[in-house]
Amino acid sequence: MVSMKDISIACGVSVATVSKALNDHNDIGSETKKYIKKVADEMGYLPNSMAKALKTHRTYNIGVLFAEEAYSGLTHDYYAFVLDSFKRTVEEKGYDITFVNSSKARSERISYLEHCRSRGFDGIAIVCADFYSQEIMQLVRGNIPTVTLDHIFNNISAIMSDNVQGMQDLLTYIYEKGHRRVAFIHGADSAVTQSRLSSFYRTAAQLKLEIPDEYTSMAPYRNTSATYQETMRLLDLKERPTCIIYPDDFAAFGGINAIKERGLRIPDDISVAGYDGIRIARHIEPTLTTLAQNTKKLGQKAGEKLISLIEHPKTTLVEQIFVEGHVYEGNSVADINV
Amino acid sequence: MVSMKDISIACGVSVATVSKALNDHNDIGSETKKYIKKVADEMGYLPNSMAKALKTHRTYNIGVLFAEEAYSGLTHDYYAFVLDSFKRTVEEKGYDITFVNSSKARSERISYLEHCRSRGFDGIAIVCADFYSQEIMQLVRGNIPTVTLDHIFNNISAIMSDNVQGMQDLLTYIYEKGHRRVAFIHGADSAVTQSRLSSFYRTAAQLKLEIPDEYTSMAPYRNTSATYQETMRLLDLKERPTCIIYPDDFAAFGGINAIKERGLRIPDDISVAGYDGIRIARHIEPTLTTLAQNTKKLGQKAGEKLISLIEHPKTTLVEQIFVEGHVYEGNSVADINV
DNA sequence: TCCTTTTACTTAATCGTTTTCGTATCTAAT
DNA sequence: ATTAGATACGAAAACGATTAAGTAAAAGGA
Repeated sequence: MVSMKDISIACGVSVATVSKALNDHNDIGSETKKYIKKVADEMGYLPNSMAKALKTHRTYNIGVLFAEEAYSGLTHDYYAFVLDSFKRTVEEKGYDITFVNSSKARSERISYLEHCRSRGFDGIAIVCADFYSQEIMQLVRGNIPTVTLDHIFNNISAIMSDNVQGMQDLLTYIYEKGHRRVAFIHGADSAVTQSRLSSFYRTAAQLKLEIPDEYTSMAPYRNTSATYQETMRLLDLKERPTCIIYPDDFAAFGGINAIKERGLRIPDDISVAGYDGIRIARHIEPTLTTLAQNTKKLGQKAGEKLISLIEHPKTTLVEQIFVEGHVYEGNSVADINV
Repeated sequence: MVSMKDISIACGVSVATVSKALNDHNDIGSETKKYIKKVADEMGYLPNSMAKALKTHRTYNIGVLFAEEAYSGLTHDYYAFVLDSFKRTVEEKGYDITFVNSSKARSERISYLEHCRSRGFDGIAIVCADFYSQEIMQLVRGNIPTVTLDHIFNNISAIMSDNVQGMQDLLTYIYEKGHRRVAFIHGADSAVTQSRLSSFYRTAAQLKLEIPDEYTSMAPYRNTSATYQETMRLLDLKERPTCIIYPDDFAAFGGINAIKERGLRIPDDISVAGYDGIRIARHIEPTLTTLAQNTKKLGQKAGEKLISLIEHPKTTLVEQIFVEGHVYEGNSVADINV
């Protein structure tokens, strides 16, 4: 690896001059600067990012936290798309991304925060994690510029998929298709679930929809057997719903299986809707009507916000940014208007 | 951030002594060592990884390359699972992973290799990329320990999903279910496609299966409309196949839609099989019979091999490691034995 | 007892940058 | 002619670690 020293020798100047020339400082003669740049180029010079970071306390590296728990983050369409968009956004601005973890085999296990400090990340994006764990609490209090996805901490910027608006849009869409008996199998308790559930009830009230108690129940996210069970239960009701909203698209398929097993057709006999907008759902018959979250915008906003926090800490305000999705109209919700 | 210097002052020893104590060198008194470690702990010392890397030329950071092209890598089940497993494996051994890219906004665009050199990655995993591009060629010639996934370069270790064995197993399974007219809609030309296709023909020959020319055709990976078209074509043949193998699970749904549209039932009227083993395919009726690639093992082997190349460059041999998958038995392939 | 080892540290150089002061030369102003 | 102000560059310290080489004290051997 050729260093600034090598260039300084080749050019017959000091390494200070080389550094200034390559970084476009203004106390350098334009001739010298041009010459040094040319030589650096010819010699194949590349800045040593560690040395640079050591001096400047800026790594141009962003830590991304994906929970370690059983196959969750990376392999989840929603998070993967958000990460993909986030990655593009920050890389465009010269930042790299590294996964935050707490392994560090060489000594004892270290915490997330310790890992981030040790690596000197300029900022952190907490995309998918157990937001209620001690370690995450410690991390967000660590005074490193941070954004979180879909979770609000005090004094930390958050990028939120607008679940309130989303559920309202979805339910309203279903209502406008003529449905008056709508069930909602919601996910396990979490901030996200709370938003969707309360929005479901509020919107229903506004629409003067009556929601019997039996019409809402819980099935963990992405769990098809739970939605299968719950769907069977709903189908057995005297007053069966005309449309069922599922916790998420993946889980919806558990319900769809139950419905088909009963010999019912979608959407002719009963309608279903999902939440997320995973790709595959648009390619399977019936194509799933769902609230497609705007993962691209979520990732992009998160990246932009984080970089702004890093580069202009004084003037960037901490805020929650809500990103709206849109109803993706598949053919799983029938129009039953007379 | 507390540094070794701070500790050395607090302990009244030199920073060299601190360094040795914390790194368990043996020319340190056991009392002193214990004391220094205790103080370091109390002061919340964390090693500065940049400084360490600068001196030791080891970053404990691995570069992972995912192609930048339109929504491919991260959001693809197969690669996401492999990456997830890879990540777990290397993090367990104290390595972090950072995505390789070629953006670097602050000067001109730099190549992948330049990025890796600049960041000082200890090793590189090329998971998903255009293996025939100049930039990748340059990267693998860059003399950084490297493993590639599903592609063989001269003198570079490769972790390969065993497509030959996989297709043989899949076709044999289908054969044993009684099928004698099997069509294969294969993916676009690539090393992977070649392996599967030639294995398909070879296995067919061994099984004395006749494969009419019209039974094989191309549809790009993950493209449901292409498989829809091709499936329609196959269904229109005088001698229609009894089973169709698709390029991948995702694309299979295009074919399944075509079949359902024709009013045919799976597997009663016609059987289908996929390739990959994406999760969702196990949760949709009919559950898809497919060759499930062993993504966990692929990622793990890749991680282990790479670390071995990094830590024991002399004694680690460059090799291709083939990882076998297994036939996941859904209910999309009928048993038509009499 | 004297010399050699061993033990336990310290000194100082180094990794590759950045950046603060200098300082020498040149220009312009008085 | 003298001085003030730019301009262009260099010297050296610093970032936070590692490590080779040196040294003083303690231990061991004859």
